[in-house]
Amino acid sequence: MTKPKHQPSEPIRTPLTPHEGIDFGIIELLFFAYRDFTSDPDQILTEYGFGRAHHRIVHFVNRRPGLTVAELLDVLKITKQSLARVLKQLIDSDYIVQVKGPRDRRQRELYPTAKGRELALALAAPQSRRIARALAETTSHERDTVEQFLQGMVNPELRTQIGSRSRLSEDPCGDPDGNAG
Amino acid sequence: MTKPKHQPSEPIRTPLTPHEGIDFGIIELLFFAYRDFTSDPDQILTEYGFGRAHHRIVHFVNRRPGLTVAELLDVLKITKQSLARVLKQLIDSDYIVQVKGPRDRRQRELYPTAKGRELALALAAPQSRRIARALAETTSHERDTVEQFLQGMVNPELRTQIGSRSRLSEDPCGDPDGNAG
DNA sequence: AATTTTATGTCAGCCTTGTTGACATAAAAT
DNA sequence: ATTTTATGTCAACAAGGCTGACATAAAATT
Repeated sequence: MTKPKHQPSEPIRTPLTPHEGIDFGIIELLFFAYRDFTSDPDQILTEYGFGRAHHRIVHFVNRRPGLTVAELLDVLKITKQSLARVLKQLIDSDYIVQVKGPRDRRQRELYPTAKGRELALALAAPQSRRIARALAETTSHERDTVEQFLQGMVNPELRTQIGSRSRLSEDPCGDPDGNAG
Repeated sequence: MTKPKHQPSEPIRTPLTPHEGIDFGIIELLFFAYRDFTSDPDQILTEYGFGRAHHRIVHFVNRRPGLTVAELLDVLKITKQSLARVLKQLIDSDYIVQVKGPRDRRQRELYPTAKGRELALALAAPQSRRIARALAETTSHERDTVEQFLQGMVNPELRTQIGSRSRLSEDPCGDPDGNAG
């Protein structure tokens, strides 16, 4: 039963608490929050025979229609071979279409189909509900605090990937209050 | 080149913005924040030949020394077979030790060794730095806002898993009954 | 005391999603 | 005409999930 192959070490019995100047509270909260945040769409995805990888692609293609394969790779930080396997399934099953780049015809611009847009919305809905619940009874300043915290967690050189809030969050089309939920 | 097997669908060219009442901004921020948040320890872990699964185990065993295998499974939400593979490596390489439960000798209480504690601290350090940076110039009320948001993201019935802040953040010695979980 | 349930371990095999390396093609750039 | 770039694709591999089946020791129940 897993006998130590070495000299047995003493078990440490004191819990690791923040007195080392380390922020275990938020580290742990991020783990739990993300675990449950992703569990909602994961359940839906299995009904479609898809996984979390499909979700990410569908999400970003819907958020930035026309983005190229290279741009998508850069956002997801995976290899093209990893992407290809999953993207192909989404294209074959008509959730995403490719269009040759108008300026550079080597590029493949990625767009959602109506089906793909529906899926993106269906996956986002429970996540958005969860967020709304977590932000219930929260002032708009407090909401800003949360957004700024999350932005601050992103590598500075990659913050350009976040739709800089002028382009993707404050959005061209509507909802002058920006009150989602 | 991925010819659609169906009738070709029209590409949708409008970006998915929050006017559907869905909070894409924070959904996306959570993805980016978590992606970069986990990248710090991931890099360290490869030096040890470990992965993210090892990290989670080492983290929670250090935070709740003496937790049982069943409790750990419940926190991680994985199967015992998944856990076993990774836990065995940590035990064999002397980062974690098992102790027979004093009350119930079927149970295996998990404790970190000195080596295991060091590893937990090494992995938490860059994450804590990242959090500190994201919270720089933040009032303590704003910090509370962030914590409450993250807690609100967790499934209500699982919030007991969060060290309720009284047990794990403030008071290392409480709960004489050991009624964790 | 005998039986059943529980906590844990373990073997075997499968799936998803990541990786690397190699090579093909068409279009752009030089 | 040649090289570089954007993309696709094949093959093999690894990590870390999963299920199902079975073993054991200890606790709980009858």
